[in-house]
Amino acid sequence: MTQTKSKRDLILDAAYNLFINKGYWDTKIIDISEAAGIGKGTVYEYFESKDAIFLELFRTKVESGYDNITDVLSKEISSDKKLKEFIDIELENTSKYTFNKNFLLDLMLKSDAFRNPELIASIHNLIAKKFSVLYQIIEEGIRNGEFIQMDPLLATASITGAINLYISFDLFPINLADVTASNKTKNWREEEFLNLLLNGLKT
Amino acid sequence: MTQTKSKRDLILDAAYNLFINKGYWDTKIIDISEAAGIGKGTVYEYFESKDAIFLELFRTKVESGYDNITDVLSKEISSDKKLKEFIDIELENTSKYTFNKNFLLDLMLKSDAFRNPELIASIHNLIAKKFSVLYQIIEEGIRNGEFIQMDPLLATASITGAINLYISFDLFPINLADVTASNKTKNWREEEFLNLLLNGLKT
Amino acid sequence: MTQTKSKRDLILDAAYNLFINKGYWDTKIIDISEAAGIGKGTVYEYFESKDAIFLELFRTKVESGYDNITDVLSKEISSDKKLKEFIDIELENTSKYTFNKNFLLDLMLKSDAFRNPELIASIHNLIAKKFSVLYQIIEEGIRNGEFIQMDPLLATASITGAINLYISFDLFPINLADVTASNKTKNWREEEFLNLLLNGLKT
Amino acid sequence: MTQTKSKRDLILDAAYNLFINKGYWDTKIIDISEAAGIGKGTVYEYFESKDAIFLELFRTKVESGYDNITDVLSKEISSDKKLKEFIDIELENTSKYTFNKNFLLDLMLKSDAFRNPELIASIHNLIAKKFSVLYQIIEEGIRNGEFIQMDPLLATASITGAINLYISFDLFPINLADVTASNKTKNWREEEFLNLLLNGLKT
DNA sequence: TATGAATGAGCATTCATTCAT
DNA sequence: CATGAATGAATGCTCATTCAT
Repeated sequence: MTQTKSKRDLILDAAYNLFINKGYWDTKIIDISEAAGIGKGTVYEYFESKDAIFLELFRTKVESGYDNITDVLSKEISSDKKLKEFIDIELENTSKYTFNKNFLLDLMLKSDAFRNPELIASIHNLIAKKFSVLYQIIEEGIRNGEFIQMDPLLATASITGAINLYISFDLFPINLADVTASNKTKNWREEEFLNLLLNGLKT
Repeated sequence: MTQTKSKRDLILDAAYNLFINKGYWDTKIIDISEAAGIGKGTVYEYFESKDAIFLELFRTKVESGYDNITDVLSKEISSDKKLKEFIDIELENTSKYTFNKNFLLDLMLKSDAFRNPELIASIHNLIAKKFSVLYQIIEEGIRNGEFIQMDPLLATASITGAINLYISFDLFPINLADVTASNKTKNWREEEFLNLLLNGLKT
Repeated sequence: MTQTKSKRDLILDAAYNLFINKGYWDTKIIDISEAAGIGKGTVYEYFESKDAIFLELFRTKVESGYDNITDVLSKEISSDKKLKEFIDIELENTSKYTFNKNFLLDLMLKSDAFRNPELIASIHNLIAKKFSVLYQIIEEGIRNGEFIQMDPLLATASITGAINLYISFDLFPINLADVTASNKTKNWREEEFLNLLLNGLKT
Repeated sequence: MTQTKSKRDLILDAAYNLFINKGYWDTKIIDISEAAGIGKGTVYEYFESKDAIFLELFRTKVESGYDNITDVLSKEISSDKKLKEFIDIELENTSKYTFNKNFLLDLMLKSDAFRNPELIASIHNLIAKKFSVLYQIIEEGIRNGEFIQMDPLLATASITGAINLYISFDLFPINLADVTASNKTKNWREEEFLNLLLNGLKT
């Protein structure tokens, strides 16, 4: 019994790949419809606009992964465990994307490029949500003496950045060859990263 | 003695401000020419295309700031000092931009949006150059026992991310209010950040 | 015994109301099918095209009302009685429409907007038919000395215009308030109108 | 010395003819640009939109002709002279149009077809202005005993209609042959029309 | 019959770039 | 050198109509 993908899913899949590989603005409706193997008009049977397709992708592929991220805060575990769980969720979410471009980070940083207020709000909200959770984890860690005394905002920003690039290392696929003699790829372990955050570079 | 700015510089200055404030795609050639106080056609007397203007700005305003960054590597100082110098250069460069948007990071992440291969190459090259220097600093630090044993690629990516966000914290101006009770603004010191990188979060 | 309306009639009724309330161009096939409570495709089982629906409505709702208008001409009554009967028929026909827009006049004047040659011909034919009857009434009145000596074409055109606007005064509902102090509405009598046509403005 | 028409005028002339002959909706921007002998994009150098072209035509070709129509009201002449002057202005204005379609009446009645609020307002205002002036003329005539006692609104509507069709008799060029034996064309005199309005049909 | 999913021709508008003056 | 008028390729979206089921 062959499961036929719904047209809606065909469109989403096609759009997803195109947005990732060519970017939002370089992806034309006709591209999506051709990639989906359907007519141009059919796209509009399932989505109101190009923005709407993007918004749907954002919600289902990205936002939904963070629905329960605030749960971390109320758990009865140490702050470093919370930090680990936070990173775990990030990893789990982003590992779903098989992009060779950084979809998530890209999305967030490019959010100004969109005009759709609903979409912009969604993106901003997710950024704020994640930032807020991380901020609270760190603040709590500082308060309870687990973490060093420091500006929690600074720590949050820094660690957000570190996590982003840790996750999105694929951003630089072209240049990795230039950087390292061996054509290394990302194969480090999460613990190692967490250790870096918690204990720093110094021996 | 009044120094009259050359038309070329008028164009570059106008474009610079517009790119920063409205973004590349929202800045039209006519905007640039009007801001520069010259005719639309005149822009093309000095630059081949809109991309060419951007490329020139990238080279003079951004790339040039990193001309000597490799010098850090050959200095006879400890690895953590090298790391500090690297960050100093980053801070010095980016502090020149008075953007309320993160020009540099934005640039890097949005680089796919450009078609001009020369421009794309320039952007990628700068990213690679910086990444490479940081990578070598860290690798050396690990080799000489100053830094902990870890994947240098992981560390480089993480720290790159941390630096980026440390620098570009202004990216989230809207959301800061949501995140912190007090309407805090970025006022931390570089040492605090460096300490975080070197010693981590843990007490 | 419940009379179930045929699908064909459901379509016509739905289209009729929509055409009147939203106009021909603002009425979409999907609107008609939904208002009729049937599927979009079903519309095409009963009518070849949107134009065809309109044509049918024109014929049944409008044109048919003038089937016997030429009978007036052969009646053995005075010319002013004939004129009265002509106007009576007009009033009777148009009073069937409960539009707040002038369907008939609108139709005639907007006829260029249609492409269907058959429809255009039908509209033109009705206009010509009515015009012709009125022309003959007036010409006869002049010939038999009942009406003043004048160009019958001029009189026909003028009186056609007067009748049209007399009937379709509702066309200007918005502006009436600007025009008259009291927010008057049309409540005059036909005799008054007929008197104006026959005896003119002068005392 | 050849007077070269400005591009703006070329566009307006081309649009004018096309709007009249094919109607607003059937006239495409490409039609206008081709008729004007210029590129499609050039149209937008002179006008913001298709609507804007129409609005400009309406204002310059139609509305402007009625700028001083209210002056009639304050003149020290009899009511029937005022009526004559009103009609004179209508004739003068509309005689400028060499359409074989009724531009003005068409315009007013089709005004709903437009979405541009400014344009709709302009059309409605003109209708109201003319209607209001005529209404005041008639009301005054009734008050001072020059005209018969009757509903001034009824008279205004009727006479507006008569004037419209008197003026726009060209609306039925096709059908005239059907109506009259001789292929008559409009060649009546204004007095005859005025006489009809003032004294009616009856001898 | 009845359906509604699928279609694609058609169109207003934008804007980087050209080039005659 | 300087200009800005002129250009046209490019694109998201609409909706009457078709047709497989």
